[in-house]
Amino acid sequence: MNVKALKGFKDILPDETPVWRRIEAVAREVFARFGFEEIRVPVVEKTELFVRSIGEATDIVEKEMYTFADRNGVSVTLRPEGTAPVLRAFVEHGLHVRKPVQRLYTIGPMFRYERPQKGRLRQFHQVSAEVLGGAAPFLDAEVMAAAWSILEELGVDVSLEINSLGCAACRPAFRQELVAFLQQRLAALCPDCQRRTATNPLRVLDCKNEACRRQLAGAPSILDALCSGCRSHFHAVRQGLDLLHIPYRENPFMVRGLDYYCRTTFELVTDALGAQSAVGAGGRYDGLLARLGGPDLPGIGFGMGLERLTLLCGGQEASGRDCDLFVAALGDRARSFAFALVHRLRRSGLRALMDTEGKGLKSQMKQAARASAAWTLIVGDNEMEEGEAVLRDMRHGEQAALPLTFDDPLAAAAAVVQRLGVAAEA
RNA sequence: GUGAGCGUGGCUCAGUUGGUUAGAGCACCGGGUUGUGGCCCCGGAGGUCGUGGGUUCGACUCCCAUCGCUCACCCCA
Repeated sequence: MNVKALKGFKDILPDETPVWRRIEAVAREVFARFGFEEIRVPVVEKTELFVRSIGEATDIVEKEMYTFADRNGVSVTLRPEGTAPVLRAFVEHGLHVRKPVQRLYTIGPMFRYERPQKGRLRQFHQVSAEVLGGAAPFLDAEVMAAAWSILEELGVDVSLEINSLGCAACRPAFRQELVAFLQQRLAALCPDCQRRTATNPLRVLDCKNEACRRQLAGAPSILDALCSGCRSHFHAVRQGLDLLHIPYRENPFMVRGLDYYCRTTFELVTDALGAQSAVGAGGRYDGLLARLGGPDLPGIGFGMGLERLTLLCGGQEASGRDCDLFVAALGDRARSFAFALVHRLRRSGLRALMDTEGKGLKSQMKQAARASAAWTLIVGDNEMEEGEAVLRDMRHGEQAALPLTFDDPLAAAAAVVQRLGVAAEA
């Protein structure tokens, strides 16, 4: 039996974890500067939470959820996105009483049962940000600015596309208008778009098929159909982005896969991810909190895909020094001393390593080099008799004697630390 | 769910019209330096050729099935 990871599930190996840590650190730092607080929520929830929030007719709910019955027969689901669990926690703990506007973020795994491909896995990771209680259009711009800052500080090049999906007052009318338009040329559309006309008419606007695109000339635009409230909101969002000097492109064809979005939606896109284009996406979801049984507060948020970010970051991360000092010991007495010394060095803050397998000096030197140790301390019988060890500078290949008290590892560690401190000054 | 491509040591790949002990580079271990790394030289270990069946005197090579991986469609982060 050769057990392997499940399809679409990936191990993140030691070579790759540094990029992940950098991405997460930048995200946390930016969130902190934008006034976001971290929240951590479970990865499993009752299925109905996602059905109610994401929408019954969405692809995610219809065919992509990891849903199963627990031992009591309760239908549970591995979270396919982060917003629903965070809002559930927000409602459950009455967080709205803390302050009028809450800014929350969370980082963790999400699960969607899809065929894996480049930039798409069954378990993937997102940073997910939510702002609850604020309705102002500048807030939309500010949330986009937070996402934008994370990407900017990571040095990845993306572009921001924005759209407005209207609200309960104006979207249904537009949808009808569009469907009517599409049905008049249904025969000329590709099979996919014929199906989309019924399931997701907005998606037809996004079709890459040439014939479809030609048919779509003169199709109604959502931006022309917005009610006055949505129109002025969208105008102010753009104004906000302009004030922050964040470049964006209006994309009236942009469609989101979750039902709960209204008004502002946005995507951070790139062409460096194969067939995938979005690194991050989000939008406003006024009304969702109330639908989940909470107070009727507006909300806006976004998610960013971490493995997609790692692809954009190129994976190459400056590999730092793994080890300050390697202690090479020869002989039983020296090894015992080294064992205690290394422990003391670690307690005083150094990254210290030694060989545990009783290898020869040459092998130990190789280990030191492989760990990219700055220094190697060589301790053998000769040294212990002389009362001084050999301290080798691995970068310059120079070495010198270092007097040590071999019967007192604590004092010896102090002497080593002092010597390295002095050497670092020079 | 649909389609295409690919499965040979840990990794990247060779492998002639089917022919005898399946190779290389990198990585790993050891030696050259009886106690000194990164370079060089020498040696070593490591492979049920994804799996199962079939054709054949003989299969890594041909056929079928199956599993897995990758990319794309769909959709999405």
